[in-house]
Amino acid sequence: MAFPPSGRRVTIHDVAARAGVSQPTASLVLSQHPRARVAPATRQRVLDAAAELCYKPNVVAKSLASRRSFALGVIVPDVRNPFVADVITGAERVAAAAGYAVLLCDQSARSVLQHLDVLRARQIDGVLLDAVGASTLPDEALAGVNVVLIDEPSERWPGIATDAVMAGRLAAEHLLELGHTELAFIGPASDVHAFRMRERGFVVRLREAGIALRSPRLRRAPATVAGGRDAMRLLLASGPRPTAVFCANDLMAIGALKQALTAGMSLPADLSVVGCDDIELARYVTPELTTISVPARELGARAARLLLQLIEHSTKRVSASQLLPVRLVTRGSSGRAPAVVA
Amino acid sequence: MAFPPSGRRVTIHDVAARAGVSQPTASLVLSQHPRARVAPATRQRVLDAAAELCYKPNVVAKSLASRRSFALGVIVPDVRNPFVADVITGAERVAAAAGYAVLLCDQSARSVLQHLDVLRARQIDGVLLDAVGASTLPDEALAGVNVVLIDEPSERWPGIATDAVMAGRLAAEHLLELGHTELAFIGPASDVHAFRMRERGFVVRLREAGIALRSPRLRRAPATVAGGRDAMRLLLASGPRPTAVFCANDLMAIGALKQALTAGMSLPADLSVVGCDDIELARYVTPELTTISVPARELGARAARLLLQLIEHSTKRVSASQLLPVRLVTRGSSGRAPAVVA
DNA sequence: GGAATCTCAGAAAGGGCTTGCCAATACGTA
DNA sequence: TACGTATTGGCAAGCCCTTTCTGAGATTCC
Repeated sequence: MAFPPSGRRVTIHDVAARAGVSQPTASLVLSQHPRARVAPATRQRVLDAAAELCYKPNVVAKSLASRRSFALGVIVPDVRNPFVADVITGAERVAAAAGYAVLLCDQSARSVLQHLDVLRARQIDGVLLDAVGASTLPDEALAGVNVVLIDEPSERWPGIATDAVMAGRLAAEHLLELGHTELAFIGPASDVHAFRMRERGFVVRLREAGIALRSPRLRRAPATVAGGRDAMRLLLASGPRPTAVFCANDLMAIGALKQALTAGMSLPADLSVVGCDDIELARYVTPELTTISVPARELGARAARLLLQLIEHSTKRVSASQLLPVRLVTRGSSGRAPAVVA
Repeated sequence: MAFPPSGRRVTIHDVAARAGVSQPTASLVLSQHPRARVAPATRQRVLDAAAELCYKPNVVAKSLASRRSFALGVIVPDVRNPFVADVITGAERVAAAAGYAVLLCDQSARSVLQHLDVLRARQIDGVLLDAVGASTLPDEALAGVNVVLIDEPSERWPGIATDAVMAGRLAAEHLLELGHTELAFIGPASDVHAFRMRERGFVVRLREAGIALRSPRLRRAPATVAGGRDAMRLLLASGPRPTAVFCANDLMAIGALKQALTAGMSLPADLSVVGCDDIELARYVTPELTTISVPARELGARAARLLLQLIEHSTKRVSASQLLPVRLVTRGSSGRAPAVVA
């Protein structure tokens, strides 16, 4: 006969009273591991009482007493980035399934350091750092916190990353196979590891093919659509035009693509554009964007799982950081190099 | 001389000891309103001690004692929806500025009811419900919680919404002005108020112009790109084709637009498509999407502000739910009706 | 049958903070 | 000088749990 909370909230005291046991015993039954030293009959009485009273433990009190918050912090550069939103979704599902809440920490609301302070004050059980430049943080910023880095390998902390170098290589190989020799790269000048590695993979693979990528064809811009647009404008304005461009992420690629169209180019006849991430939007631009697909949700989910392991088994050094595979998705924005190079 | 936490965490006890006052007095200074009954000199000593020890209050303990969590829950249908991400961003910034943390609750991780249970167990101070069908929730689900509904007006709870009816009207007027008479609507069959009102505004405005919108031209589909695509396919397959379509949100509109192009139509010559929301993506499809711009971030920010008011001033009935204005953004996907109607 | 061993549940001590109430001191006034 | 009133700050209780320790009773063993 479950009845609604009448007046005061139901506490574990009420449950204990109704079950005729002491409060600590009720606590033992209700929260401790099943192997708790409580007689089966007693246990059942407590469970029944809890059910009848609709007992819901007060997580705050539980946190204070156990020094755990059953919450994870997720620090991200920007929720509005579709890739990031995917990562969050993956992480939140895993967290929720394990009974953890997710505290969203957007860099646009507070700095990473501030967020870490706030999270620490809340006795957070663990923190996921998604491409927020963890390598630039002072050591003590993360001291005493369970941390898993996303897409940002480090020897200091465990992490889950995608094979960013391979992403760059795949893009390079794809464009080389299409016969391109006049290539360019657009990427941010950021500390974000994944971006740097994508660039490296691309540049190295081209070098292996005997193509050197240098300054005017290696453009820096913010990792946004606007950034990609501006970079492409400059790229088209300066010197001989490339026939193919690889962008560090899809947002930039979309900006670049739109700018090329605006400039009157025809894609992919005059120019091939390849992005990276495979956000949903990539399929909805015209021409559809060829890109390197990165398992964003899986990334978030795995990171959360790893973090939970760290927390619950207090595993010191978890298996070396994992690397998730990426793959090329060919769509309309890339095609054979123009027959004649100007 | 601020020094790093040595061993044990610094508690308010340590601060009190160093300042030579009792612990409750330190608490009074550190957390109470400035008008606290403490002599200025004492106050200063406590503040100095706190600074020297780098005292950071334990939010969990504070929550337990004060029965407040200094956290807001934000329940959303899907973070990956760019409109939703914008709302969250707006809300999080306001929350962070006021010292509140944000618990992200995605419907894909748990049901709304489950999320509410979890939040309640965490003594959440308030909850933002963004278009998750609050009207269908049982009354007791939200009992005893501070709630602000986003884009979902209700007499039961305060809320912030956009002028959805006006959004529909604007779309209708725009298309009527362009000379269209063969119109269609694509929207979800959901409980979400904003979608229903957009539809109503559109339908009513057309009726005022003497145009009745009926079944084959009033299509239901999920509020996603895929939904819009499928609905458009059916729309084009059944009976005489419309010359203009209004979709309940941009994602659907983009799906519809892509499908029309796939079907060999030319936009906007053969067909005008109008969306609603003005997500960033709307500018990156080809042709660029004409849409009704909705101030998503502002929506989130205002909702958060209203919620904080409810919490901090325990205002019972806040000023009647606010309605934010919307506006038409004309882009390439809409144009004059074809001269000859088949 | 008595001592050694288990099993189970209760008592007590927190976890770090807030807050209502009261005592002390200071001050003003008659 | 005696008394009333502010002004301050301390005391203790409490928020709701967890967890260690302890002891009573049941069980086993020689």
